[in-house]
Amino acid sequence: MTRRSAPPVTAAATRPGSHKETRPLRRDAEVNLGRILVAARDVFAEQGYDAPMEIIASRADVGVGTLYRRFPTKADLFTAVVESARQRNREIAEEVLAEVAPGEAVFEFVRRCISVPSVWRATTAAPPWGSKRGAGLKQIAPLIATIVDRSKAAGTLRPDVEVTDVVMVLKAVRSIADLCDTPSARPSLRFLELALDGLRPGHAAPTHPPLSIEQLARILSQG
Amino acid sequence: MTRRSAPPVTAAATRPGSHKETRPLRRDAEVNLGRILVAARDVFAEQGYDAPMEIIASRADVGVGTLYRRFPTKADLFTAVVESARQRNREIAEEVLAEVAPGEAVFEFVRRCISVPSVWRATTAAPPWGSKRGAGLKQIAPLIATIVDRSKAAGTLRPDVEVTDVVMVLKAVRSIADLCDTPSARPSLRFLELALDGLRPGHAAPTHPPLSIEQLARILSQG
DNA sequence: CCCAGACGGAACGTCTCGTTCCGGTTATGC
DNA sequence: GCATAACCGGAACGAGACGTTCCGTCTGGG
Repeated sequence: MTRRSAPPVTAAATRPGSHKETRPLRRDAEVNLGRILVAARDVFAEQGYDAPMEIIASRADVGVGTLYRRFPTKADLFTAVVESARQRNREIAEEVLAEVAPGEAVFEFVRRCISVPSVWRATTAAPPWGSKRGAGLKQIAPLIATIVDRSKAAGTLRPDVEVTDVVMVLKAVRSIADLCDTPSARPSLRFLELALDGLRPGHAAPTHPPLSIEQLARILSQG
Repeated sequence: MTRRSAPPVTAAATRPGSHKETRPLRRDAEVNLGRILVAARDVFAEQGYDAPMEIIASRADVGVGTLYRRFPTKADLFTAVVESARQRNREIAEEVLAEVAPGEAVFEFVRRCISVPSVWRATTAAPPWGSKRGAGLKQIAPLIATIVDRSKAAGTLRPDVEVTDVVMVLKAVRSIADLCDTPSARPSLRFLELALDGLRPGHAAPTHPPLSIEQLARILSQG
């Protein structure tokens, strides 16, 4: 613990003139920043917060020194990655809402969340220093709720499943995918089908009550 | 790396006269051995092979020295724990076969595997030094296959699910349970119900092929 | 009462990892 | 072209985590 509280160097890579005339990055530096973000996203998704900085650096074809020039601390890098993943996740929900037929909405939402490993992983990811509890989930929950409602109305989703159930399915499929999938084969797709079938109508109501959003948020933000 | 290859001190705790007149343990020592095994089972189940020996020791109310007097190496302790968990798992399968109606067999098997956290976890556990590939799974697979066949015959299980699908469900539910459950509440039971519903008849056949036992064994024994 | 055998837990050596530092390199404005 | 501010890579440092060892003390059971 030496520095802390240094400017997070937020990914101002969103093109020039971001806020206060911070001289734009040199071109090569900007390219590297992009690579770092991608590498960090993937590595954190694969190994969690414990992933060594050196792995991220080498994956980005960069020295560790370069990482620390952009992000004063590992925590800062992690935060940046998580925030961008959450945003991407919200976009996915909105796209589904806009593009997909109500009856297929939940199912397609889950499929899309799973198709990019890093997104859903990072969205619910929690760093050791237990940031604000469940911020990630609470931001997306309303969107998922809308998707769920539509599919229920369309009669393709069991009326007795809740948003939190969908999130649990997401977590479960993600864990199977992490376990089995390789770049060349994705056995988890079969499990995904089975799990989604469990959400379809035609089964006795579950005997155990659903988790509330708050409960689930608390769980996700600590474990 | 200094010793290695020392006698594993197999849990000869199976009462006196186990093999070659190894003087029986002093009573207090035997009690401690029991506590060590239980603690190690739980701790390894919770944290994986990376769990510090000191945690196991303190959970067993014992000094680390005592651990090393019984098991020359962390690896030896782990091996002993895993082997006993596998055996318990086989017993569960046999009990289900003997006690449960065919129609409920798979479902009850999954429920029982999940009800004791350490068992299924350890059964598919893999130490870093990648022991014999998938030995654990291959031992139980035939038993699960019998259970699956019975339930299919009874018409309560989709004819298109395979043994490997059941194992994946087991893994998935386990991961959710690890995430959510506490001594006082088990939200994963609801997810378990949903997941099992996905295995019931009345759905279109999955479009992706099942994993073979060999493939799954390979996956489990490395990740 | 004695002591082989058991016990606890401090100490040791190793290894991992976050972070720092600095000599060399390169984009960019003049 | 040139000067130079920004960059870059990656060795090195220090802290901490862990497996394992060691040794002084305690105790079950003959």
